[in-house]
Amino acid sequence: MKHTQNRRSDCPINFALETFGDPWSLLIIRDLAYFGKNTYGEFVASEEGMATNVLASRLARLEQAGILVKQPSPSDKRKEVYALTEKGLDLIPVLVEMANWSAQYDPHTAAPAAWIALMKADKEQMIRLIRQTVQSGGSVFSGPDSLISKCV
Amino acid sequence: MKHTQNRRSDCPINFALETFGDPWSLLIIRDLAYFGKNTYGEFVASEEGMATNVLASRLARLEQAGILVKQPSPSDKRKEVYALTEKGLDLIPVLVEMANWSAQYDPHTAAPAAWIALMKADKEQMIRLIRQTVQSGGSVFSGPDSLISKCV
DNA sequence: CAATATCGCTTGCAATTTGCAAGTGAAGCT
DNA sequence: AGCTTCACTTGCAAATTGCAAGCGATATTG
Repeated sequence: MKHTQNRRSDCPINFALETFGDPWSLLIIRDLAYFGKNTYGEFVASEEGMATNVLASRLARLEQAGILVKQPSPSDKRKEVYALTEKGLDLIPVLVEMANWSAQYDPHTAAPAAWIALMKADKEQMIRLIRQTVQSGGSVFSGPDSLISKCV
Repeated sequence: MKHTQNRRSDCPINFALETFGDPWSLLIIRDLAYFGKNTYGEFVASEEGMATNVLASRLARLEQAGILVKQPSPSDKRKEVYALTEKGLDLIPVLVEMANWSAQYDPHTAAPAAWIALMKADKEQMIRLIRQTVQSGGSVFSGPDSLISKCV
C-alpha cells in the first residue's frame, strides 16, 4: 500500500481502514495493549503466527502512521521496544468494540466472562482504565500490574 | 479465506478480524448503514471503487457470516437488496469508533463537523439512534429519513 | 414486440501481496 | 572464542487482488 496521497476517499471509515484495516495491524496493537508484548520476537510468537516479513512491514507502517514508536531497549541493545503513542492508545475503543461484538457472537470466544461483565457494567470507565494502564507500561491481561488482576 | 474451522485463534479481536477485518467488508457495512446503499450496483459505484469480483466475494462471505441478508427486490427482479441483520447492526459501534478516531486524526476527513459534535455530545444515545434508523430502513446521511437531517 | 440497456454477477489474466524457509549482521551469553 | 538470540531481510511459490470483458436474466424503449 502506498497511502501517501493515493487515498481511496476521505471518508473516515475508509481512512481508518487504509491506516490499520488489514488483517494484522490490529493484532499488533492488541498484543501491545492487552498482552503487554512489545518486541518483534514477542509479536512473532503470538498465537496467530504472522509471517515475519509481514510483521516487519506492518510495524514500519504503523510507526510511520504515528500509531507506535520504537526505541532501542536500554537493557539489551539487540532489542527494539515498541510502544503505543497517544494516537495508538486512541484505538483502544475500536479494539474494545470489536472484542465485545466477538464475545457476543463467537461461541468459542476466549474472552474471559469476568472481563466481558466488567465491560458491560461500565464501558466508558473501563476504556479509561485500559488507556491509563497501557500508557503507564502495563497491559490488560499480562504482567504483575495487569488491569484484570486489579479489577477482581 | 476458509474460516470454517481454520481459525488462527479464539481471541475475540482475531475473530472480528477474520470475520470482517479485510480492507473492504466494513466499507460495505458503512454503505448500508451510513449511505443507505443496498444493491450490488450501488456498492460498486462507491467512491472507493472496489473490484466487482472482490465485492461479490465479500457479500457472499458477510452473508454466510450472518451479518447481512439478501432478498430479491420486489420492484425489480434483476436486483438483489442487501440488509444488515441484528449481528450486522451490532457492528455500528465499531464503525462509530473508527470514524471518531479518523475524524480526530485525519486533517482531510470528510466527516461533517456537526456529526462529530453530536457524537461527542452523547455517543451512546447516537449509536442507539443510528441502529434504530438503519433497522427501520433509513440511513445516517442519505435519503429523506436520514438521521442527520433529523438531528439538526 | 424486437432491439437495447441494466442488473448482478462470473471469468481470465496480469500484478500485487502473502506465507514460508532460510539467511544475515549485530549484540549477548558462557 | 564460540554459540545463541535478536530484529529483521531475501527469495520464491501460492494466494489474493485489480482490471476488463462477458453472460444470462430482466427491464425499458421505439
